[in-house]
Amino acid sequence: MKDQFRDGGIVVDNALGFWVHRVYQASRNEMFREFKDQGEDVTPEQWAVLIRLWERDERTQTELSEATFRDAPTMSRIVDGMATRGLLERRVHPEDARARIISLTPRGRALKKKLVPVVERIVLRMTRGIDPSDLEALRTTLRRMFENLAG
Amino acid sequence: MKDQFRDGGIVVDNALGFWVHRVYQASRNEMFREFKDQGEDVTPEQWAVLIRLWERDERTQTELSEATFRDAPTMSRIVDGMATRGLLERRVHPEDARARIISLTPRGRALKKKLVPVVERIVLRMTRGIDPSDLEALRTTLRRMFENLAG
DNA sequence: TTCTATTAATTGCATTGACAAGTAACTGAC
DNA sequence: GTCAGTTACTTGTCAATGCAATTAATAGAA
Repeated sequence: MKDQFRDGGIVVDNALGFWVHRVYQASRNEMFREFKDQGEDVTPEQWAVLIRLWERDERTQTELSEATFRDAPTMSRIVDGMATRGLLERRVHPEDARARIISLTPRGRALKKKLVPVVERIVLRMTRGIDPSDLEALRTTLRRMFENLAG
Repeated sequence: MKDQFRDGGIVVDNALGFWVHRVYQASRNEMFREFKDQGEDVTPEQWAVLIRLWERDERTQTELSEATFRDAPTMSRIVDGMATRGLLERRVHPEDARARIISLTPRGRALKKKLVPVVERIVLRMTRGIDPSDLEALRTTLRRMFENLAG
């Protein structure tokens, strides 16, 4: 009951939101620090973009925005930072001068081999001792909560 | 499988992290917008501080940092914003001139009646149709993940 | 008592993120 | 073909956050 806050009988700050936030922050910080320990100044948000580009290169910023659930201005600035760090390149779309095609540089591609094991370790550590069925249930419940809000 | 990304057989970007992030973002945005609709420019982070002060007033910033899992600089600036908005006041601790005691203003206290029902509605909407035991399981699993990372 | 180490808070720098507004380019109706 | 409306991206503003560094004040050891 320590983490709850009641008012008139209804759980208000249902610890749920706090736990979601805490896990999000802790895992983000963990990723950031481990990347840095590897000598790579890659943020978790940039990692999310890298994943999409490793799956399929040559996507527009709009595609990346949608795939990573970020809005256009945020994606514009994340891509900016990644271009500055030499992870990707922007070029004008040949058939639509408004759009930019994002493509990985060799350096951006090479990060996959280096960073994937890092994240694997974090995931393993984070889920240690937790039953796989509980993880699946977690995913399912989170998705329902998301759909309840977004729908 | 759409949300997963495999490499050598291990789930790397286990959709887990993405769902946690999505729910966090969606619920945060929902809160922010609803507060704004109520004419109150209170951020979800400020709400987290308000909750602690409603529980017990007159706490130092360090106490608030620990209670809300934010670092000292972040708390300093959140408190700044809340002071500017007239939600709380800062005064020097009578027994430790380094510390500041934070106390709610009448306006900060009054927000409880107004904002608590707003958050109640969001929580109800977000958890609609989800079995209470699943919510409890969610909390438990999230806590374990957090402890795995923090411990 | 004095000097060192610790602690509370603040400020600086950089990134993410929401929202609003603006620019340039494309599309569709006429 | 022209013009209005839409779309892709960028820029500005403000807030949250992590880390490093700084300031002021307290605590502890010699």
